[in-house]
Amino acid sequence: MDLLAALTGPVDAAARALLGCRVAAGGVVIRLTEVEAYSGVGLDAASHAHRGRTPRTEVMFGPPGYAYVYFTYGMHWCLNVVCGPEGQAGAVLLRAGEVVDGVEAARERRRVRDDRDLARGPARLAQALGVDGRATGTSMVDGSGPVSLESPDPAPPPGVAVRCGPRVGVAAEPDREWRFWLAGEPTVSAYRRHVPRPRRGGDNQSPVR
DNA sequence: AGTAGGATAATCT
DNA sequence: GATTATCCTACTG
Repeated sequence: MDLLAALTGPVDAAARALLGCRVAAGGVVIRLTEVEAYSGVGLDAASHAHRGRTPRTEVMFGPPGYAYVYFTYGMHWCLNVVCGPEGQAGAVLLRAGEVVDGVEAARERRRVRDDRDLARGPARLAQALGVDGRATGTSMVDGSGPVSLESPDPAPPPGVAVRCGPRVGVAAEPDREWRFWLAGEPTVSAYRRHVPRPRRGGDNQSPVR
């Protein structure tokens, strides 16, 4: 089946279809082992597009197959593939994968002891690929942009176990099991529950008196 | 092995 | 002004 066709379907199905695919950018090729689905207005409170169109989320309302790269925690970029039919927001976060080509380039961008940590986590993956916000709005499926996405050459053998569970570090909708990964892959990142940060600095949360 | 805290800036309320 | 779809280092057992 066509990859773009799969991306046009429901985001959770699209997410599953993306496992095993190759993402290429900056001379590095990564085989995806872990992804998360985020869906549209109203349905999924964890989606950036949940509250509707904003300058940032505009891309998610466009056609599938385009890159949505957001900046978070003051220092990290995370790469998403826009999914679902045009007009209906949705995206799949590329969380982790195995570097299958361009290991040297990936090592150059990320200083790690173990190669398995090169793209184990969404910000690490984006960094290994050298992807940042400039890729937002470019196509990942027609070869015109800096990032490209392809199905594995021979289709993935059936019987490869796909696991699912709650999304990592997400505050909203902790029970939605929209994180998908390939069982037994060492490059899958560790699960962490969302931890609200204690208020820093001023303690005047509620003024005494 | 597991947890705790800090870094640091865009985005939205 | 609060919040954040993270990562790294340092500390504890």
